This record gives sequence, structure tokens and C-alpha cells, in this order.
Amino acid sequence: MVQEEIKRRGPWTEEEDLQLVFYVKLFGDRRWDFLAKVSGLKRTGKSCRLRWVNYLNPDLKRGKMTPQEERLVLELHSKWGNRWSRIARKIPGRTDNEIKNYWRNHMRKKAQELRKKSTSISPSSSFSNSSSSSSSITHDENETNFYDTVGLELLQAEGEKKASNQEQGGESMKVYSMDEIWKDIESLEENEEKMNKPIMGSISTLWDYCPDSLWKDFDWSSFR
DNA sequence: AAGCTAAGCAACCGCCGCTAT
DNA sequence: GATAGCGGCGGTTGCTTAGCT
Repeated sequence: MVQEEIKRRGPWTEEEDLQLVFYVKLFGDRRWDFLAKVSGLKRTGKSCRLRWVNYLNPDLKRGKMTPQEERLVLELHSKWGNRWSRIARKIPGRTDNEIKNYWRNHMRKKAQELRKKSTSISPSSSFSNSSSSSSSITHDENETNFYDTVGLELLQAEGEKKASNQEQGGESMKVYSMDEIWKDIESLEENEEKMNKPIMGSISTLWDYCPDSLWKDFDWSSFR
């Protein structure tokens, strides 16, 4: 009779992060169950993978989505629906989880704004033609439809607004045309195919990219 | 200052598909 | 070909923080 090891759950500690990064560096980011075992972390392989993919991976960008990233998310979502990982692959440095959260929060906010506007004009305008994805979101009907379809409508409405805002604002953020975005996507796809390299291909620089807080107190002698 | 609400984000769950045996 | 194990994905939950009354 094998005794089931009790797995830790909940937020990761800095120590766990360090340990995970070290073992990912050592063995790569594929065999998560194996990694979970050899690292001594009392976590499931899945949990380790999630932590790495969504937080520890040095290729990740942090902070607010840029306007061009926002537009890209809208555009790609209108094309692919809730295929978050697929969308994430086209937006370097962003994870599916991040994009999903972004969509959920920011789009809901904008849906509310739009709804306010639309109810003041015509109660039955917009939010009507659900087209993509098998979303099981159980909010009220307007919201569900918004998640599925409103991206493009927003793109159009927001595009004009942002363009004028950016002219006025002090920071002159470049607004990408869709042509430019698609060119970007295509070249990214080409690169992906050409290189077809695993994520860990860039991991030799891991130590350079990892947040200082992760490394500054690390006792390397214990690993020699 | 305290309480409440909404937003943001990290993490978990369950399902599905791929792969090794 | 069957099946078990694992990784990946999308959906959901729950905790923390910020903003408002």
C-alpha cells in the first residue's frame, strides 16, 4: 500500500520559487511530474508547470498591457474565440492566464460602459450575434454575448478614441495598424517554424533575467 | 477610520489529446 | 490496439488590493 504524499497547495513561497527555477534550469521545462519529484517540492507537476509558465518564466513581461497588445488580443479573440493559449503564443511575454484575466476584467468593464451607452440610446442594439466559442460563462446575457463577440466592435470604437487620446496625451504611443499587426504575426509564425526551438532554448540566460529578489539570498554552496 | 465593493491576479480543477508502453 | 500517465488548455474560484462611501 503506497501512502499518498500530501501535496502543498496555495500561494508559492519565495523558497519554492527558487527551488523550482533551479530544477527547471537543470532539467528543462517538460517533465513536470519528474521535476516535482526530484525537486522535493511538495507540489504536483501541474502546479509546478503553472507556476513556471505564469510567473517564473524569465521571458514573461510584467505590468500593464500596452495599447497594441490590447488591440492584438481583441483582434485575435475575434478570430479564434477563447483559445487563450493560442492567442498568448502570438503575444510574446504574455501568458494565456494573463490574457484570459485581462479579457475577463477589462472587457467586462468596457461592456458595462457600452451597455450604459447603448441603453441610453437603444436597449436592443449590439450584443446580439453570438458567433464563437463554447463559453460557459454564466453572467447575465449581455455579458456573455459581449465576451464572445464584442471584441471587433470595440476595436472599431476604441481605435478612433485611442488615436485621438494619444495625440492629446504627453506620451506618444504608436498605434499599430492592423496591417502591421498581421505582418508581425506572420513573421512571428515564420520564426517559430524556422526555429522550432523549445522554450528552454533561451534558458541559458535564465539567471540574467530572473528577478533579483529571487537570487540575491540564494545559497549556491548547497548545490555544489 | 471602518466597512463595503470592484478589480486584478494567482492558483486550482476537470477535461482532452498525445505518447510511451 | 488498449491503456495509463502526463502535459496542456479553458473555465472557475478565491485571495488581495485599491477605491469609494
